[in-house]
Amino acid sequence: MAYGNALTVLADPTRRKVFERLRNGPRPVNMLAAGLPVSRPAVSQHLKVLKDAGLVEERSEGVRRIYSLRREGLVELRAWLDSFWGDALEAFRLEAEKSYKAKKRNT
Amino acid sequence: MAYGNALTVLADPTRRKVFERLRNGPRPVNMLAAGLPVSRPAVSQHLKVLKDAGLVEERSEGVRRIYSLRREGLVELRAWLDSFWGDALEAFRLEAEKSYKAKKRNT
DNA sequence: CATTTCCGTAAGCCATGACTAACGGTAAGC
DNA sequence: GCTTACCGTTAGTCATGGCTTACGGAAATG
Repeated sequence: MAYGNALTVLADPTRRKVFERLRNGPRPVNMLAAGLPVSRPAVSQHLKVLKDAGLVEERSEGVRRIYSLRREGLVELRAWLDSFWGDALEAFRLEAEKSYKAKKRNT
Repeated sequence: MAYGNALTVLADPTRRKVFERLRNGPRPVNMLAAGLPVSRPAVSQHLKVLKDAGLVEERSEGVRRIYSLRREGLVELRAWLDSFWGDALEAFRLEAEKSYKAKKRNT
């Protein structure tokens, strides 16, 4: 039940904010902590939790640790969410498909 | 940021279990509480939280309260999840669309 | 080496929230 | 009306976990 892990981990607002910041691409810790209302060690702790949950990965680059998004950590959560729609899910996907084509057309 | 609410609310394992049980259809409280390792009032409290978050709705039927799933409470969470895929999301939707048609064909 | 930067970890504090036990309220059956 | 079934609410306890401060390690710079 890895979806449970993802849910638990992403429940915290601060941690979620850190996670969302990684949408813009890989970032070192101090850059992730900048502007947040908590200290840098707090961000480090959040990153550890995110990493243990498989939502984030880390690589060293000289003196700094670069964290990056790991979308695979979200697929189980997505599948779990899907399980709450019945056949209506297919309709939803069709709708998404239509809006995608519409957007494509406007480009 | 209602997706945050849904995440927070669904983070608790017990509450999640209650929520998942509603997938099988509307249920009175004592039926939802049966088999769970917590007391019935605990389930009542969880249901209140779920209701406040818009994830569940309630109707009275004689002496019992019937709770049922409310999927609209999940759409924002789903949209948020989608935001973590970039263009890859569109590919995912296309794939879902294809598999849907494939299933349709098999029917 | 000494220093500085960047970061993870440990210890301790404190708020949040999940839980139980006890109570009260409402509908149905007799 | 009395009892029973079903449920929400309250009060109070206790564990979880997020935060800060302080510290120590590793790489770059001189």
